[in-house]
Amino acid sequence: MDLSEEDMYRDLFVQNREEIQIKKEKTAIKNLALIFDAALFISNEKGFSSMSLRDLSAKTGLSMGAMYSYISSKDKLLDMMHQYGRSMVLKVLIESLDGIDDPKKQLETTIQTHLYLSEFMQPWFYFSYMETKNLHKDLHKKAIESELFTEQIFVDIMEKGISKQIFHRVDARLTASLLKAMLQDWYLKRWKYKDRGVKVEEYSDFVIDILSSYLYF
Amino acid sequence: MDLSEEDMYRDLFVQNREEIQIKKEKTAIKNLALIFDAALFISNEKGFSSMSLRDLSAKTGLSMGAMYSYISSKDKLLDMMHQYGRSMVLKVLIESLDGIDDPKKQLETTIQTHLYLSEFMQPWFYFSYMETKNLHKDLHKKAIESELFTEQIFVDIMEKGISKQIFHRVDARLTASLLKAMLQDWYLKRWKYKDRGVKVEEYSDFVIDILSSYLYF
DNA sequence: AATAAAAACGAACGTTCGCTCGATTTATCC
DNA sequence: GGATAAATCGAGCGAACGTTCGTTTTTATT
Repeated sequence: MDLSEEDMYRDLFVQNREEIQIKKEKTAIKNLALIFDAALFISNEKGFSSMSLRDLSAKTGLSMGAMYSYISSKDKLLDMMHQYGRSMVLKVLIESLDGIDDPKKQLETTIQTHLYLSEFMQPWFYFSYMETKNLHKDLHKKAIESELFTEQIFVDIMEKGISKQIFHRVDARLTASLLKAMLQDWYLKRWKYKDRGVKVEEYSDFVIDILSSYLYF
Repeated sequence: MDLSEEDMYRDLFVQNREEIQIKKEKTAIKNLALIFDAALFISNEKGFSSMSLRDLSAKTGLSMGAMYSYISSKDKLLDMMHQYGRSMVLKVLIESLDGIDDPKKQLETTIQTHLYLSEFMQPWFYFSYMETKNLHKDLHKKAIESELFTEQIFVDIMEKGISKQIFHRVDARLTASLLKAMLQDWYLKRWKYKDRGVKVEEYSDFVIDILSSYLYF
């Protein structure tokens, strides 16, 4: 998986060039990363709306004015932060299925990919879950579509498995919903699993265990 | 189940009498309910910290000054809102187990109770989940303890079932964690299930189905 | 070393925030 | 129905907010 952070911030920079007043790519990428990491950290501690731009300025070491060369407003920063992770998540999830035909294998791979991805990008996943309701109409809709799309990937896999008589005849949509809830718990309650020393591999196996006992013949 | 809202607000009033400047119980209960309902509604739309007391004043129809006769500060309101639901949830969950001995029956009853409770008090459950991190140290700790206590109820039931050789030898703690994640999805993604016309009974049966296929012999 | 471009700076602006308090209205009691 | 208590009111306070902009510092080019 190509999860280079630098590539992600380069995309972000190119995509929002009009609103970013910084000219040099190298400078932009360095400080966008600085700002986004700090914003994710503070947002996950006290919520995005409680984070003041002075908090952010202190955490990044940039002045207020400097920050405003990278973001055009606090609202727009929220948008960009959401946008930043979403496209990558979908890309990676779909790519992970490439070349796999067996529904069992597909299901297990997607579960693993989702968990590893949310491990790698945990601050973003947590942020995305908690702050979606604060987005404006269009982006709020996009975020929900994205959530449903992930669910749909699971639905498709399950329905294929059912029609191939590899899985029991279950309600694929409800099953996918609950599966998604289990995957979400991994990044929403990360502190709990960390405290208990549960590793992502163990969690992944466990989710697959529960699901397969319900789904497989 | 005795879920009288009036009783709950009466308890709240008595418990916080020192900080509430209102003398007459009847008046206090009426307006506490008004304030809390409005605060839950606005908080669930835009987050507690984005809710201004002028928003709250507009929604309740009370003036700023009047509101401050019922709450001593915005922070304290947050505390009270959390406190308000927590004790009831624990009480109801424990009471629901009274007189039941069979682990299967206990498990299914607790699942159902939890789901019906989160149906009845959905705004509070959603609020509680989303705003816990904004609590101050002591109450944040209390909230987490409360969350773990609910999980522990499930762990206890499962371990009893395992030792009685009614359930498979599973990791009770992890299983309880995932079960909790499934129960939480019901109130966190309420819009999704509403859109799809999924009723609480159906959801409850489904969760029990999945769990029993994993747990029962 | 001089010049121009780019980036960073931070005080200041208007607005909104949580909160207070003296004035006013409503309810209660003899 | 007059007096006392209880509840409500809303303008006003200082602090903090997001945002701007004239200035200074750093970097790149000649």
